[in-house]
Amino acid sequence: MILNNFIDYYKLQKDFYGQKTIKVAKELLGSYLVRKINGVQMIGRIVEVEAYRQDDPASHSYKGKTERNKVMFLEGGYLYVYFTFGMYHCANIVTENEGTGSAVLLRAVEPVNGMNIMYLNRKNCKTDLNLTNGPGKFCLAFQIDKSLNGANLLENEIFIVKKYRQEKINIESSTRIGITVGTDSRWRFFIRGNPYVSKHK
DNA sequence: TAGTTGATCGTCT
DNA sequence: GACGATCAACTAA
Repeated sequence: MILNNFIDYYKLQKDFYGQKTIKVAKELLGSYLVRKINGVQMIGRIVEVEAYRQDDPASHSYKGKTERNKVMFLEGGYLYVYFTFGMYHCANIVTENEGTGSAVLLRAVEPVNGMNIMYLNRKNCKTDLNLTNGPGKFCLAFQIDKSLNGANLLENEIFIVKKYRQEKINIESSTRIGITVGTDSRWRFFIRGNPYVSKHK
């Protein structure tokens, strides 16, 4: 699939990202993330996400706005990138309206286009399955780092498109991964049976 | 195959 | 000064 024209696909706009975080999280599944670098494009189909709301103790925004998380408080349609564990980045889609600290973490995508570049970015990776099945791996493959923090998803560097006629998918939910609070909410969503979902029980 | 650990550093206390 | 929305390499069996 090459997205040279947009007859079958439309780019998600501000009205989409401004919706409630849980709704945006579910609807992002099956959409396509497009990343353009020097005219080359990489595409991944979003298969796994997690929702983080401001009233959620597991969210970075729970205790209010700081220098690190301020992008989460912008209106929906921006990219929030943070650095974690001393070596990895995680990418989030900012949702809802300005002043609300909420976002959707992209946990895994299915590689669709530009895999040759992803392999270059993911040294030592042998198979497509391991290329992007985790938030840190996905950011490495797509060359997402802090320079993209606050990027506008309505522009052309990085954005998301959806099919007018999307195939039917089964959405499954579970508790979120790697957190120690907020474990009562099942706000991790993924496409049931998709092999590119990260490996966790 | 399951469980453990080292790498590595920005952010917040 | 401690720890984390992680990953890969290593160990044991």
